Amino acid sequence: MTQPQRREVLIDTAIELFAEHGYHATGIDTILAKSGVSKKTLYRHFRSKDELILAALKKYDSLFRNSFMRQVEERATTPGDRLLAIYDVAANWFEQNNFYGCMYINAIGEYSAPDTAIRQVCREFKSQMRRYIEDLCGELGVPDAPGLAEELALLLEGAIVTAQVSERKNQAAKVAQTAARALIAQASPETGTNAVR
Amino acid sequence: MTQPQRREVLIDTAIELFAEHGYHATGIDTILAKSGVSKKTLYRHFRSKDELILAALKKYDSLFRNSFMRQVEERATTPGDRLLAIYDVAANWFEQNNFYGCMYINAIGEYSAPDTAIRQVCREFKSQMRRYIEDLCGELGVPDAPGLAEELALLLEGAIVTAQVSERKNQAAKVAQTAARALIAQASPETGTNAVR
DNA sequence: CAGAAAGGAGACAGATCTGTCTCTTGCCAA
DNA sequence: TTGGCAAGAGACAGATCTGTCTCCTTTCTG
Repeated sequence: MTQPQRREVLIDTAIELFAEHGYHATGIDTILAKSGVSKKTLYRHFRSKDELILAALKKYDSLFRNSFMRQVEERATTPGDRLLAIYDVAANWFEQNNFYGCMYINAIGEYSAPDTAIRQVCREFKSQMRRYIEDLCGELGVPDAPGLAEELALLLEGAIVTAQVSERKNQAAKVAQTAARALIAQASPETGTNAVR
Repeated sequence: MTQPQRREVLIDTAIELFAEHGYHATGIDTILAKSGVSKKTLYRHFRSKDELILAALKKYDSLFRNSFMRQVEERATTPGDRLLAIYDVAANWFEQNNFYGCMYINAIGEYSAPDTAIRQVCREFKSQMRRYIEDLCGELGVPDAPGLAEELALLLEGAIVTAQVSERKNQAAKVAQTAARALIAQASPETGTNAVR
């Protein structure tokens, strides 16, 4: 079946180009040239450029989260170690040469209309990431798992943006991990406190 | 003197429109229509659109930082309270109806070419903000002022992005403040630790 | 094998965008 | 008052962008 083939090629190419150059700056023709797909085929699969953007964001959502969680779980086994491993995986991500920040943060920056489908997908992604962190916090058994999760998620977002702006990218992840370790220790009932000192 | 007048009007209008709709999505004609300035005048003052973007980012840099620091210093007097007040000022910022995230984060998302003047200005802004936090940490007398400052700056960045994506904007600032309080306490030699428990 | 669908190549329309140029108006100072 | 200059209005060129349409080739399936 060649039908879904081209569709995926288009979406994959769109993900790459949107991530690097942004959404308004990336023209349809650029995507077509890089993917080797004709314009007619694109508009057979997608009604408009916005629909392609949406499809790219949706596919990248599961791609990224699956890869991210898999790496975290490969690096550590206990909930506490996995929470810290998040920032190691992030550091690894930042150092890749095709790292251009978070696709969703960048998308939000270009599409400010409040109730767009694009913004919906971005919110959904951030919500899923926070939920993953929250689940780990729950397994850790801290009293306020949602509260700690939001703090750790904030650190992750901050590290992503800082890595995107700065040139010393992996430092941001290290800083976030140090802060995360302190926050986890302070949120844990008695046990973790000694480990930090 | 009417000469610098139009220039400032152009820059102010550009700041508004770039902040709301982004850089590629905002056309020259839109800026001209909103500002009431003619195209000829624009190109008398700026060689290109990129130069206008640069001027907007540079003006907003001092505008924002001055306003931000002034608000922090109005709200609190001691270094520790001022560090926490940062997140109150941020909460206030997030709740304004013309809040569209950080202009510099959004700019970085649209201009990925590594050594551009635009990216330079964005890095400069972030660096200045971090330095402000670092100075407060230094006044506080913590052992590792730069380290704590980077953590607190990361929390601020994370709060900005989260507020931009989410609909419950002020929550992000509150979460950041809670985490900041914990990090400050843990970084302080003995004294602050009791205050948290 | 034959018909149908998918796809490639690209012309084309209409809109929009940046940047230049011309013509005219109005202001200010010598 | 008059010359010079900033500024407004807008036509214009050239590029680019989205989306449609036509013509032809390939490929898959019954």
